[in-house]
Amino acid sequence: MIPIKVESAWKGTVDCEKCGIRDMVLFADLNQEDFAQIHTPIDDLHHLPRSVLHVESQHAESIMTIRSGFVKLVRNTSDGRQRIVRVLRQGDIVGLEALATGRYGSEAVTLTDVSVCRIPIHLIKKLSQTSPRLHNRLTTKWESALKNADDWIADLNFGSARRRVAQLMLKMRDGFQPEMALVFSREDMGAMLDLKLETVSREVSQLVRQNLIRPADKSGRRYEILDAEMLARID
Amino acid sequence: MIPIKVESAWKGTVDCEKCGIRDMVLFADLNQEDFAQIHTPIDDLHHLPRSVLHVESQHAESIMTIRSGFVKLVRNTSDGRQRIVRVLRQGDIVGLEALATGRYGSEAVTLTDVSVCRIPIHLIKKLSQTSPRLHNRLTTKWESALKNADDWIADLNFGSARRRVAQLMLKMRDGFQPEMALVFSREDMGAMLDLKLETVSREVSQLVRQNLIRPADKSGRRYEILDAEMLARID
DNA sequence: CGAGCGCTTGACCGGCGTCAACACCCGTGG
DNA sequence: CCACGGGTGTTGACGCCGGTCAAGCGCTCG
Repeated sequence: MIPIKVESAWKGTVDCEKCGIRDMVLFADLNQEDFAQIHTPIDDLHHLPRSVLHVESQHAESIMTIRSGFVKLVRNTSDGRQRIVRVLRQGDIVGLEALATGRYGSEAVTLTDVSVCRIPIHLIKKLSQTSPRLHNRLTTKWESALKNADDWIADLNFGSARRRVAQLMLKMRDGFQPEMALVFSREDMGAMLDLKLETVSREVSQLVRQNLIRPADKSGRRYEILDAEMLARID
Repeated sequence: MIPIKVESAWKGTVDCEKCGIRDMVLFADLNQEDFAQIHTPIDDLHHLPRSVLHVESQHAESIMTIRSGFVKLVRNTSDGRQRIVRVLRQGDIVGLEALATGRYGSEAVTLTDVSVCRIPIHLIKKLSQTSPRLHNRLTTKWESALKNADDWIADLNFGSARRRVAQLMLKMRDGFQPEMALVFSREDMGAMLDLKLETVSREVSQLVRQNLIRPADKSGRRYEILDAEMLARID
């Protein structure tokens, strides 16, 4: 059985032509002719934080477009530690690699409340043969996934602990409110930056003391960016 | 002018149907009908080490398939340091992201003697509309690039210096002679692993002293893998 | 044979990991 | 309503790994 349903709530079948984030999803440019070929229902699913969307090497029947929330991609090392290789957000595709291999390349776990559209792989493959519009959209999704991965190496996993934390704050800024940043547990941040949670905590505290960021809640998850310029300059 | 010609030697126009590495290239599955559409010549180019194949943000007219050799993808940080985000090898595509954006996403520099086939982007785009065979090949290229990037984070940029160097030795094993590994200058290795060149040198020396690897030349570039099991286990 | 470059090695130091104590938030149950 | 407990974040003390600075070595090529 597909375990992704375990902790998820089915919210019904979506109408892609009226999608709220249609400009960033796979079906953005489809025309009436393309939509006419879709006979399979597209499910709208909601997940709580810490839900496992898929595990590594699992056989894949579907991919998901993220409507809202954040998803971490995790590799488990042989000695039991966790490494977060990337974080996906609104508009990103969970399980993109399964279009090529039929299997998921890593474990995907929700970091927040997450809402996704689940799309069967056979539908993607069928449509992409006949619709150059979907084909082009897929290419931009591959490109942005690859850019995301490269950014992850160049920005978040390079240099001093302070630099890494500062870069993470900048990367996790909200698309609509660029002065607000949403981060995660100190342990998850450590798995993203290859730092221990105590080091992450210290560096966050120091950024606060230097008035570069300001906590926006009591749980240490939301921060206001006070000086993006200085954050970007940190060596 | 396109700077890629500066340090390269043109070796003639290639016959793709007789390509020596055809099983791993983009045109692998093309049939007679597809080949009949190729009217543009495919150039076979050779480059010396340290040749710049393209620079970041440069407008792209073509992509290249690597026939032999290694190419590093580099991002230059604002304070002048270099970060190697990935290394490409035989069968990989240089400039894949330009298919989506029209521009190169990073700087590409040869690490060794490199031989490439240069393919115009307009040809790829034209063929991929009509040939599902090329379309599928492109998908596997995107997937392997993304997997390469994820591996880079999970294996080479995680944990102690010794672990990183050991993982690099394993990753740089020759496809045909898995007991031989080709590495690069200590400075380049440092830019790949986020370590200083002295630290890389120290850890390589220690692996040699522990009889896990053995130098196969006097320049410190080729090593024999003596115990892959132990190398993989290093914490 | 000397110059230059890259690699190695040593001494020292600082940043980050380790271990531990404590603070804070929140849910649970008395 | 408060007491309690667990989970998460913060902070301090200390030690070690890796960075810094410097000297010396070996190879290559004039």
